[in-house]
Amino acid sequence: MTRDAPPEVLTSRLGYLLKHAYLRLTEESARALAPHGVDGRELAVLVVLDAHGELSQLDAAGKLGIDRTTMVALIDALEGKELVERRRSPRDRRKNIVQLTSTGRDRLRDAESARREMERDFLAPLSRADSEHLVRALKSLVVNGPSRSES
Amino acid sequence: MTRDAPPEVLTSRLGYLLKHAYLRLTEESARALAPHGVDGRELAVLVVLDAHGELSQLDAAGKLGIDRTTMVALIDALEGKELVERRRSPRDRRKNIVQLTSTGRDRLRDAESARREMERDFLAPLSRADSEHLVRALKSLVVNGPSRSES
DNA sequence: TATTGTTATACTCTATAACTATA
DNA sequence: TATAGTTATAGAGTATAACAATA
Repeated sequence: MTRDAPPEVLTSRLGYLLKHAYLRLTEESARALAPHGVDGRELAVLVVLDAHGELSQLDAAGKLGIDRTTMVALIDALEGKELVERRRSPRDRRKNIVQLTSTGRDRLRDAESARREMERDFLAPLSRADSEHLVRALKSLVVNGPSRSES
Repeated sequence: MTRDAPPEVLTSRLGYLLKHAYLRLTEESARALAPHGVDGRELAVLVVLDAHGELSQLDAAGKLGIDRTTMVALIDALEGKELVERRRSPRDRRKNIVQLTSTGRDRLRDAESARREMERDFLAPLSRADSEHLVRALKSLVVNGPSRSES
């Protein structure tokens, strides 16, 4: 792709910076997680399931901020790898209860470890204090940002 | 989409934070730029052309970090709105020289003003110092990050 | 009637491969 | 032979609409 060093007119733009920081992290994440057979989105699903014990597909989608139709294929993939199990809820038979298998728990532990190491490397150009500052700033933008809790 | 508040297990992950900060800024950007008839990528092209006077499509693509095949449609769109002009380079007739029209310069000024205001609003949850800190941190990740100047 | 999961479909963004004209 | 622009195409990732089962 013959990538130049990005010019100052771009690197002073928040949109450019967020996009390219995101793209670069996505690459590193893919590289780090590949040996564990999951991608970043799948790992996020595992994390949410681990935190909540079990969830319906819709509830999991809500936590992750993705559409329920997107969740179907995600769970299909994770179930295919035997990292999660689906079963019909006996209380409300419209719902699928999704939970980690024991293989899923092991995989989660290993993949999370790889992710943490990848994040450390990614943040290596920054001091420890600057890294923490960055994460805190992003968190307040994402959590308290414009127009939360709509639609 | 019935979006819950994101749980702590996600908001402590750099990947989640960068992705959602990026997505949210993209939305705000679209909203802010819509009245000016350009999107964020198109505006970035105008900015790069303004900074360099004129560029070949390939050189512009290099500055922006996008593929030359992607650039074609981008320039098509901008040319259709009469914001840029293409002409064959007399020195190397394989190249298209792309430059801003005077309409393009005016549009650039107005859209940039809207973008700056949007960024201010987006960063409003942060103090002035934290905002500057954030931009500086992102810049060093994007510019000095892992595996620069490859491919 | 409304909700959950599902499927079919479409849209956006992007890249790869192959063509053309030029060098 | 290599490069710049173009076109066709394909692959992610995501969403909307419509349907079946269930409430």
